[in-house]
Amino acid sequence: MSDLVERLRKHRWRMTPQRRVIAETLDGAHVHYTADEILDRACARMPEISRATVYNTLNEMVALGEVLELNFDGRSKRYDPNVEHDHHHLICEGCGITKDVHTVADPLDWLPGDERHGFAVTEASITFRGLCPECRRGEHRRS
Amino acid sequence: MSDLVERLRKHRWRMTPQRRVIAETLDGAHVHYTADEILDRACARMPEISRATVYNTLNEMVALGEVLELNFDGRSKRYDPNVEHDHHHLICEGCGITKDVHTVADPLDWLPGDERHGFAVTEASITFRGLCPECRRGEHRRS
DNA sequence: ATCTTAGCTTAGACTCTGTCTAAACAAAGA
DNA sequence: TCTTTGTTTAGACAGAGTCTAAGCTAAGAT
Ligand SMILES: [Mn+2]
Ligand SMILES: [Mn+2]
Ligand SMILES: [Zn+2]
Ligand SMILES: [Zn+2]
Repeated sequence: MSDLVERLRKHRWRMTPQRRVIAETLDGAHVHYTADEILDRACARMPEISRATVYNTLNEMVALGEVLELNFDGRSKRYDPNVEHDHHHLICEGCGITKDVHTVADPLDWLPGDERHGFAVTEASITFRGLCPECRRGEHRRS
Repeated sequence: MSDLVERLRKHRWRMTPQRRVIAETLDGAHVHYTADEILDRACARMPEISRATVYNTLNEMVALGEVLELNFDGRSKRYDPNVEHDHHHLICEGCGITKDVHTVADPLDWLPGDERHGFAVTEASITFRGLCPECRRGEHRRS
């Protein structure tokens, strides 16, 4: 059962069949789907669901603070149900798979006062990049 | 005189008037323009320059490794001539102004082995967010 | 149970950013 | 000069996302 569905219940928000299917798609660890991938998965269970509803619903979940909207590549946004534990991301340059990761300390502490340009700095997010085990194996073969 | 123009000379790359205008636009510290902003600025000096040339030229500069392509918001990409000094970014949530910043140490060191999921991790970039001095003043008035 | 009304869903038009194509153009080298 | 290669251009196209207007549901009032 989706943790996100439970969290959404706590808001004054009508849980329609369409919204439930979308919320249930966004379940599990290391989940970072595009709107289009979510539409595909939702369609598998509810073929008549519309693209507009998927976009509307995702934007509402983001507005409620129950889903994160991520911009890694400048193409499509990705949606992440893991808002409970503050985390960063590790992306494979080969295949694009994206893992949730945690750093040893708060990155806000690594920005010294004289690098803050007078800003009130409230948030820091790190994007790590590299090659996943599968793609490393592929690279090795090629050489 | 643009530092980027000098760096581009070192590559086998024809420096046409159009390319020069674009390169000269990308000069200075904390510069992170969108393609459209670059087109506007280029048009001011060369009204007949085309959108396609701006996009072509920016992509070539990125391919040559002399300009960075950044994706902050999932809308338009931004172009950054500061490739010489490894740096991160601090963005104002109010007005969008984006500063180059430097951390006290390499963020790659903050990702422990048991958080690497078997990846060969090669890069880390941090996006800090907050409010710039101007926008802080505005927020204060509102309250 | 029926009515009313606010909210939800839908198809499709539209916008915005960026890429591609094909033709015209410019410049370097033979 | 001629040829060849690389560059610029307008406009068509594509992908991601938003908006609109109409129809549909469902919660609350009677
Ligand atoms: Mn995540
Ligand atoms: Mn920068
Ligand atoms: Zn991979
Ligand atoms: Zn600001």
